[in-house]
Amino acid sequence: MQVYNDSKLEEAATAKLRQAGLRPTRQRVQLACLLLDGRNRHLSAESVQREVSAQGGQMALATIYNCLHQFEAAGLLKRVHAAEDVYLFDTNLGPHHHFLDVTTGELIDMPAGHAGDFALPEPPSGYQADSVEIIVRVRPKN
Amino acid sequence: MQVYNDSKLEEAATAKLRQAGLRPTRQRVQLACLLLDGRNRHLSAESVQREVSAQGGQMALATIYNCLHQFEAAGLLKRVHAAEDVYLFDTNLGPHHHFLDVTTGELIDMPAGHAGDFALPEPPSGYQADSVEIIVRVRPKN
DNA sequence: ACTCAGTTTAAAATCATTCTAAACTACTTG
DNA sequence: CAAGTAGTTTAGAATGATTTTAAACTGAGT
Repeated sequence: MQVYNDSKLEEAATAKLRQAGLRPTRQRVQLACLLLDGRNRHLSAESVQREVSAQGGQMALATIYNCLHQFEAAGLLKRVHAAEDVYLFDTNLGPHHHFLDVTTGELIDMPAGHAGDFALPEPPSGYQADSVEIIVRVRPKN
Repeated sequence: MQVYNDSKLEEAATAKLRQAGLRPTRQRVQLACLLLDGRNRHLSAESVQREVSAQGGQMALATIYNCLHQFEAAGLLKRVHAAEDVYLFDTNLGPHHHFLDVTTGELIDMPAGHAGDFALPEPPSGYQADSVEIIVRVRPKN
């Protein structure tokens, strides 16, 4: 279940890639299996490389950046602003915002509806709103 | 008013620096005159260096980074997230949020009260809210 | 003036990300 | 199913914003 692959998972990943218009190469299938399995996670290129290594694989960092950006462009991932100077790829595609634990840098999904209740601020005249990003910085109580 | 200095401005800048516990060196006074004059602006280290040059001066980029960070630590500036991978120093110290013109990267202050109306989302249990950052991405109509 | 901690500086270092161009591979066509 | 080709992967070089280094300088107290 770690080193040798689950062909069911691979087929699903291949289908997703085809639908997204991405040729299902070995590397893209491997990353799709790892990232697009329904878990909501926040990942950097390096953390993805560590996971690949942990599975006994290896992949160039450039490939990981390429794939993550292609997945993002295809709508399979979102890129979110996690903290000062830190961006992560988010596997949670639904509209949602984040809590940021400023003591650890950990990102926590904000339950939907929690921030969806916000009325959108009126854009300056001549502009139309596009999207909103809300980050609530939090710290552990004592 | 450009190359030779306004001693009134310098005195005010010197006082601000002293209050903030920063020794009023020539460079810090020059930057304080430039940045802490009440205008609400969004600046990068390089844009500050260009302004210094435009006034006929010169200053090492490292010095500008040092000063901007010291001003930030002293509460004379805030650092804001302007766009993907872009941070700027904001001379508007009041609590406020931003519109981001995604076509130009320009940051526009959101009028106070506009976003202040938002109810703060309830932090996860065990956490307390610290601060909130809201960015509304906008684009020109047509 | 003299001293010294704090500051400035040019230049080197860092580090995440992107680029390059050469080797490789999935898919199509004959 | 062999061969072609456009798209992909890769190691290593390049980039660019920011930080560090360590040596020269300077503000402020004595």
